[in-house]
Amino acid sequence: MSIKIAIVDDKFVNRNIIKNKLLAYGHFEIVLMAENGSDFLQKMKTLNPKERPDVALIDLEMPELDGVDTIAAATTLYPNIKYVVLTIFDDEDKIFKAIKAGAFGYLLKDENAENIGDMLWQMHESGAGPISPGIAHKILQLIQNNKLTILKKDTVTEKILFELTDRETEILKLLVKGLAYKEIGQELGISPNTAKKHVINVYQKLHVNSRVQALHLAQEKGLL
Amino acid sequence: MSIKIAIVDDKFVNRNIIKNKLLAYGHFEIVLMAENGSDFLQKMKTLNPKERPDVALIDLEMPELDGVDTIAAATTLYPNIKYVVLTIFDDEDKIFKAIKAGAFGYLLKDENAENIGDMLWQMHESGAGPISPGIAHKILQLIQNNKLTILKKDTVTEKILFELTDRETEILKLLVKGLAYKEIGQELGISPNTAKKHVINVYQKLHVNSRVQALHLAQEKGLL
DNA sequence: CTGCAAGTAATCCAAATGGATAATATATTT
DNA sequence: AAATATATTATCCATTTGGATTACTTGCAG
Repeated sequence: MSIKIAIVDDKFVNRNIIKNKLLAYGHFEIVLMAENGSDFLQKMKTLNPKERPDVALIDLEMPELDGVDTIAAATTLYPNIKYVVLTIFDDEDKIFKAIKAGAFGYLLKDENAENIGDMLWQMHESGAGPISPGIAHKILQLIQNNKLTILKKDTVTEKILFELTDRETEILKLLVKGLAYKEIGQELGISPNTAKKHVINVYQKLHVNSRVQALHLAQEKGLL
Repeated sequence: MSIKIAIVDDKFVNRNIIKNKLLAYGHFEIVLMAENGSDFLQKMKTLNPKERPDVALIDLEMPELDGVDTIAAATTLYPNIKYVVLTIFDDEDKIFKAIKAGAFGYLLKDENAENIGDMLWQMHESGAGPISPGIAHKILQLIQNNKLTILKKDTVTEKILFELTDRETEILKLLVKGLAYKEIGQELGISPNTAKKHVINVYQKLHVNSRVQALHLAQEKGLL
């Protein structure tokens, strides 16, 4: 099974270079090419779930919708795709923003051909996001220089305040992800009517009456 | 010119495995072996500056003086040496502490022989600290989960992801609180129609199409 | 065996939502 | 003066949501 790749870069030459590198490497299949974030999101809409890429290689500086915003939006719309930055920029600010936006990896374009293929393949094998050595090094420096600091997170008190059933908790999780009745039904293999019934039961137990309120509560009380 | 290496590990077998791996790789010369931090510092004193290692590979869990403390002490005594953690531990806490202590790289022992040699050699060539992919990945996760945060006082903190106008940001805040068009209108003293218009504009800028998705994005990327 | 809780499913209906489009006012910029 | 960005209001319309109610099945506790 080959890995389905999307390439998002505003320069035609870049798109082609990357494409050829990956095709030459084998194991990869290019399923989508876009010249900016808007174009990418647009084209994604036209794909049915089976055709969607596994990995999206995204440049940072692009017109219309830049890489960071693209990743931020795309991670909520298509959370299963691995978004990997592929760019020439290696300044702290861009690195940090891209990661916060949800980048799974960060590769520099000056990596040689095999390296990029290797790292993407490695990602697929190990599940670890690919990061160019120079980038990893910069992040270490940030930590050492106290520009990055760790926040102590207190214990996760698993309190079951509201007595949601297993099924209802499951429903709540999907609800929080933004799914409609229809989609929840599909996801769980039940009728959308049933999904709706569950949702409304959840509302009653949480004493809310809308999705956003439910999400708010779930977030605050950490019951997800 | 070969790279002079020190190996600090409490297990005899480990020391030998590493030694043999590196010798087989070539380019490396083992100038010091120690079984814990105290032992390492002790032996370092006996070396004159020309004989000192370029790189010290240090295990973390050791008796007498553990890896973190060893690195912390050694970086002040011999700041020119690159201290690279070589261990089996990959938990956040150890990683973070080691880096803060001054580790220049962090490698996992389960890397295969060539990889460790490669990465050390690469470090020598590029000047970037060697980091195992899995470790880099963990650090990225930490940043993404807001467990690591950037501290900057000098730079203008523009967390203005997506170019929302002031009004739109205001609207988004209310949206996130679960208010309906009507309520948003009341809150801001505008028509519910206007509120709705703003909401839809926000959706378009965020590339989402529902409240929950917008909330999801706002929450994750911290644009509120 | 019986009853109750949980899960499933459907229907009716009012209200809210999202999308598209158009129009006006008010600043600010060029 | 003209162009641009922002904020405001409105209407049409299809879809979705929330709410109430009824009903069937299954598994488990009394």
